[in-house]
Amino acid sequence: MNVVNESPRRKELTRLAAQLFVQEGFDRTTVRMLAQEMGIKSGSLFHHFRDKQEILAAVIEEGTQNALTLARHALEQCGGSAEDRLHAMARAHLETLLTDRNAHVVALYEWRRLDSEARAHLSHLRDAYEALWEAVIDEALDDGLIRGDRFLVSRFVMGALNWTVRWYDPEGPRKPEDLAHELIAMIAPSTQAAQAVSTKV
Amino acid sequence: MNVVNESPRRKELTRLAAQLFVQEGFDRTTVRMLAQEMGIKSGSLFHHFRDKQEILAAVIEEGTQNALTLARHALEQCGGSAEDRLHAMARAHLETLLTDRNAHVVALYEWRRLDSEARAHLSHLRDAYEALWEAVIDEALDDGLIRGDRFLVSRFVMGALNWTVRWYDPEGPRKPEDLAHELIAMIAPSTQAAQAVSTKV
DNA sequence: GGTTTACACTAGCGCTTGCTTGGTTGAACT
DNA sequence: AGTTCAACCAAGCAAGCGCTAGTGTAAACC
Repeated sequence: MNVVNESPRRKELTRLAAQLFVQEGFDRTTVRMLAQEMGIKSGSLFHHFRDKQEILAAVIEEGTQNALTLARHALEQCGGSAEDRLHAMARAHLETLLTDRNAHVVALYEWRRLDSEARAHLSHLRDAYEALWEAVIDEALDDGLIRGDRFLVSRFVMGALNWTVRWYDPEGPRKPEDLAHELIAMIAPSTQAAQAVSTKV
Repeated sequence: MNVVNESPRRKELTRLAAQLFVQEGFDRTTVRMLAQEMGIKSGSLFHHFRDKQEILAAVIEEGTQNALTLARHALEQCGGSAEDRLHAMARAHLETLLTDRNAHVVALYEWRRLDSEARAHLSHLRDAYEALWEAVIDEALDDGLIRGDRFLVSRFVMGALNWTVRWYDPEGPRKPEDLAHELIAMIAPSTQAAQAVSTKV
């Protein structure tokens, strides 16, 4: 087995695996299918990954790690107002959902297939990401930008955003930027975003 | 095979199957596990269902059918204002998500495991349900209750609601009624619901 | 020049899978 | 009393599953 977790070959294989997992689902994707997609025989696969589970974990880790990095970066770059920060988070979320789409779909649909060990490790990553969201939502609440229960609002917003993987078409006219704008206009009535929307109608 | 689709025995078996599908996922649930849960042998299962796929279709159909019926009933019962109707839909949605939780979780997670035939049939049911939502959202837009793009708003709302199956705890203090209220307060600023929330804070 | 290392191969083991076959049972109906 | 029929069972087939063992090879390193 490959001891270096971050070999470039392994990264490429992880990317291909993500694609197959989305197409077929984790359970229906056989190691033989994975190997064929990678251009090797099924036995060779276990040189790179200890077992099939580890491939799943690698896919999800990759996606979550990227989301976390992107969100942190977006928060550093954006302005300091609550609206700016909320918008930056929504936009970053949608962008990672788009660029790492396969990995995130796998994370959303196949999370329960992880063994307890991998799940514990990845839960920490996910919690770190959600903590960013809750902090930004807290700011927006303190600022009076939005109203309601902290817990409920953050979950409603995450739900609305994550659901986009089911219907969003990257080829369509709407950009992630636009979606972020519309979402915030929907929940924060007295913003510039909302004014823009209401005058458009 | 059982020709009568609606035999009570079959309904009971469908209910049990839904539970197992949620616990294990469709692919990992074997016909032997299903049979054991039902108290019969695996061979006997195929007296009631043509194949494993048909069990999945039965589970999803049951849940979607109930959701549609409940939503229609809720719309008939409620008042005529846009806010009332929006609230009735949200509440009905959350209630069916709670009472038929297993079936809906299966519908959300295992939809892609349906063969094309079953998918076509069930898509119609689902479209009928979503049409109800879009009509109610149209009314709310016309009424000025909410703002934004019809398509986006309905998808954001459905996302927020469906995401609840991931975190909602029926044993907790929050009732479906409360969630519906909070959601509408979040997206429709000038309602009674929103006033209640803002004075509470 | 010899050893190590990364990556791939072939062959197949042991097990589980969805589903079929042929037959039994007991209650309901004629 | 005879017939029908839904419901169940025991046994097992053919295919596919994840994974292992043992080997080959070309490049990299000492």
